[in-house]
Amino acid sequence: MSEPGRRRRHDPDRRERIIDACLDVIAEEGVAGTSHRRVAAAADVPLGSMTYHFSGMDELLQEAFTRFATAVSDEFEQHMAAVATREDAVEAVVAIIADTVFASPRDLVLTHELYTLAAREPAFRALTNAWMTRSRTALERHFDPATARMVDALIEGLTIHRALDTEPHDAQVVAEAVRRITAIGT
Amino acid sequence: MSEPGRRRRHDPDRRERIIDACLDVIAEEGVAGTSHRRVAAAADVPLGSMTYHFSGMDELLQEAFTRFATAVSDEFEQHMAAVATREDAVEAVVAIIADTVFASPRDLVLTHELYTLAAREPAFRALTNAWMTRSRTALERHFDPATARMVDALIEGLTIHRALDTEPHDAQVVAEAVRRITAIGT
DNA sequence: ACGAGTTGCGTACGATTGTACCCATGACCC
DNA sequence: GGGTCATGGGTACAATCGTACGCAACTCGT
Repeated sequence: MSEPGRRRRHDPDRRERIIDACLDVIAEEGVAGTSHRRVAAAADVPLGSMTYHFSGMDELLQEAFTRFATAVSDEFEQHMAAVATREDAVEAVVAIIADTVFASPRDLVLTHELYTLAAREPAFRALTNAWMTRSRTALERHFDPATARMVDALIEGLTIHRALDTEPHDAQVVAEAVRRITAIGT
Repeated sequence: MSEPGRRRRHDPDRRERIIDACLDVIAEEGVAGTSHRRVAAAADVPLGSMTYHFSGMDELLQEAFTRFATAVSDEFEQHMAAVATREDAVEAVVAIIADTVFASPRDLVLTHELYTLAAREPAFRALTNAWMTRSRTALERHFDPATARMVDALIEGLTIHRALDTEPHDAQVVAEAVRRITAIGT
């Protein structure tokens, strides 16, 4: 019985695949358009698997966004950990903004969807708070807390604008802004 | 026939009331939880009025967010129009961030909802682009285009953080950041 | 004052949703 | 190698959705 796509008992990665598929569906259709059926179809699992692996839609979304936030946060920390001087830190921030962390439209959309959820539901707010705290802590290895906060805000704002604007940002301008806000002269 | 809540023929503001109620529902339940029935209940109009006044859900959302974006944009321009010097402009920006434009949780939530929609659907993206262009133009009366862009991004980021953070921002820190990014010495 | 026509609403329908339930299936132990 | 039990999926159901349609009610010209 090895017909492809049939009879797939004892599939230990199924839960993971569902979570991945869920993020894909959210990115394409939005949280509003995300249903058990659509996720099941995307993950190529039967509908029954949804209620078996997850207690409900909330748990699924929670796990999906936890994975997303952790992945983005990891990448952020990794970028910031490699730098030694404050000048390098500025460059790292510019690089993060430019093309590394928030590159794909997929991630941009997912970020927006998560924020919207977080603005209303406390459970998701805790998630974003943890994410933001990690970012800020990484920045505070190189800048004072107040400055770190502002740099974080600038990153956030540029990310938002990138999702909505048509044209990308000018790297030179961004670099200059980061330098100014961190009070590091050109 | 003057029973309260009954027989309300020839109500010319009905359309407006529906739009207002729609924004309320979005703020409370999110775009995902916004339905014809819920909006009708909030506006205290019969369900049939929905399909009569609007061709569909899309038109309703479009009009609601247009109203919202215009209102916020108006307030923004009004704040920036009153200033003469660059120093005043910095103060105006700080004031906008601090407590004027994005004060209520309602507006913060609505902003997120709109952005999420805009990230996926072109019609709503046009709306946010127009909004952002107006803000940027207002800023460009006092700053060069590149700086205006960065100031706008900072406002955006701080707004986002405010929606997600528990504690408000320190006005002093914000003021300092705006001064730095606009290259106006303390 | 009355009839015609526009404005507005009650209701019903087909589609889609989340979730619960029950049985089939495959793994593991003896 | 066969019996048992946990694992997992097919299906059915109640709720809710957007939308269409037909009729009631009110206005206005004559």
